[in-house]
Amino acid sequence: MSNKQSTQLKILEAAEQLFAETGFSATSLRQITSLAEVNLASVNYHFGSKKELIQAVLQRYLAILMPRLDQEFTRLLAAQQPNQLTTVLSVFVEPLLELSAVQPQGTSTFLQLLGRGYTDVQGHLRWFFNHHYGRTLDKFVLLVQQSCPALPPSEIFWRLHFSLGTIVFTMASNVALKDIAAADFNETVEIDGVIKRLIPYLAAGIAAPSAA
Amino acid sequence: MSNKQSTQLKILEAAEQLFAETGFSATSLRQITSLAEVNLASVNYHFGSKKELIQAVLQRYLAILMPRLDQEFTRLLAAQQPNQLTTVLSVFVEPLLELSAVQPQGTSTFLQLLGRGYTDVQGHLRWFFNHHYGRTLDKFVLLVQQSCPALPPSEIFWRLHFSLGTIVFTMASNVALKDIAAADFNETVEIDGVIKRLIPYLAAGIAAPSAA
DNA sequence: GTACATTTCAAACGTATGTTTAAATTCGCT
DNA sequence: AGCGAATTTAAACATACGTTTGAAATGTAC
Repeated sequence: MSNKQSTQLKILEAAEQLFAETGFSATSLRQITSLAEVNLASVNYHFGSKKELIQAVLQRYLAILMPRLDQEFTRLLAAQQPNQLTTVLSVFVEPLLELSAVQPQGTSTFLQLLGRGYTDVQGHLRWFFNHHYGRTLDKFVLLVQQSCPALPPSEIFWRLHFSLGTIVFTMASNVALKDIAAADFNETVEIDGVIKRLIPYLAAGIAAPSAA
Repeated sequence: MSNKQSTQLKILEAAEQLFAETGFSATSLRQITSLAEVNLASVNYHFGSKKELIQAVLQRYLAILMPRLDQEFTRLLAAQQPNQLTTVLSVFVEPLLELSAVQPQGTSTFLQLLGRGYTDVQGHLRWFFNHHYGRTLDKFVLLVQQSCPALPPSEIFWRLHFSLGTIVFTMASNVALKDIAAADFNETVEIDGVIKRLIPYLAAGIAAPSAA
C-alpha cells in the first residue's frame, strides 16, 4: 500500500469504519490499530483515550454538517410565512450528502455513527452533542412548530423523538437492511435513496392528526 | 429480604432489569448475580451460558406475546375485506399491555429488551426470533400489504423497518423521554399513553403516498 | 439416618480490554 | 552532521470478562 497518510488520519479512518460497522464499545483499539497498520499505543498518544477518539471521529463530520444545517435553518426562519414540513425536512438532504467530501461513503458512515451514538449508551456523547449544537437543534424544532400550528408542542416533542428513532435505527441497521432489500426485492439501495424514502414517511407521521 | 424465589427466577429478573437498562453486552454476569444475590457460577449452572440466559429472558415474554399476536392476526386475516391500517396496528396494544402479568412494568421492560436485541449486534437473537416466530411476522406483513394496496411491497418493507425503529428507539429511551415530557409539558406519561400516541404517527407514516 | 443427586460456593483459569512505560527510532532544524 | 523534540515501538500493567473446577452444603428418597 505504501500509505503515506499520517498516523492520526489512518487511525481516524480505520476507527470510523469499525465503529460504524459494529459500534463503539464492541470495537477494540487493537482492531483499529491493526486495520490502520499502526502501533497500539499510538491511539493514546495522538488522542489521549478511546473516549476522545470516538469524539474526534464524530467531530470530523459534525464540524462540517452542523454549521451548514444552522445556516439552512436560519434561512428558512427568515421566511415570511411557515414553511411546508417537507421543505423543512428536505433541508437535511444536501448537507448530509456533502459529507462525502470527507470521504467516499461519508454520508452513510456518519449516519451509522450517529445511530451508534444513541444506541451504544455513551453518556459523554449526548453531553458533547447538546453542548456543542443545542442551539442549532432549537432552530429546527421551532421550524417544525411553525409548519404544524395545529399540533400542541408536546405532541411535536413526541413525534420528533419518534422520528429520531426511525433515523437512528435505520442508519444503525443500514447494512443489514440493504442486504435484505437487495435479496428480497432485487433493489440496489444507496444512502441517498434511503434518505429520500424517509422524508415522505417522516413528514406524514409528524403531521398526522392528533388522536384526540 | 428472605427471598424464597428460586435461584433461576432471581437470575431472570435481575438479568431482564439490567439488560433493559444498559443492553446485553454491557451487562456482566457479575452485575446480574450481584443484584440477584446469587453466586456467579449459578448462571452457567442453570442456563449454560450468557447467550442462553439472554434467550431465556426474551423467551419468557415472547412465549406469551407471540401466540396472542398470531391469534389476532389470524382473526383479522379472516375478514372479507382489507382492514384499516390503524385496526391492524391497534391489535398490538392489548397483548403488549397483558405482559404486565409476567411482572409489573413487564410491557415497558419487554419493549426495551426488544430494542436492545436489535441495537446490540447479537446475531444469535435474529436467528432465534426468525426461527421461532417468522410465520407470525409474515401474517402481519400480509395484513399491512392488504391495508395499503397502493404501496409496492418494497416500500412497505422499508416503512415497516422505519416503524420498528421508532418503537425500539422510543422504548429504549422511554425513561428519559418520560422525564423530559413531565418536566417540559407537565404531563404524566404511562406506557399505554406512549403506545396510543404511536399509532396515529405510525399509521400516517406507513400509509403516506410514495415519493416517486 | 444413611446414601445419592442436586445445588451452592469460593477460587481459579484463560482471554481480552484500555492504558502506561521506557527505550528506540524518526523527524525538523541549525 | 548533530542536537532536541516528536513519534513509534514492544512489552508490561491492571482490570474485567465468561467460564470451569472441585469441594462444601443442601435437599430427597429409602
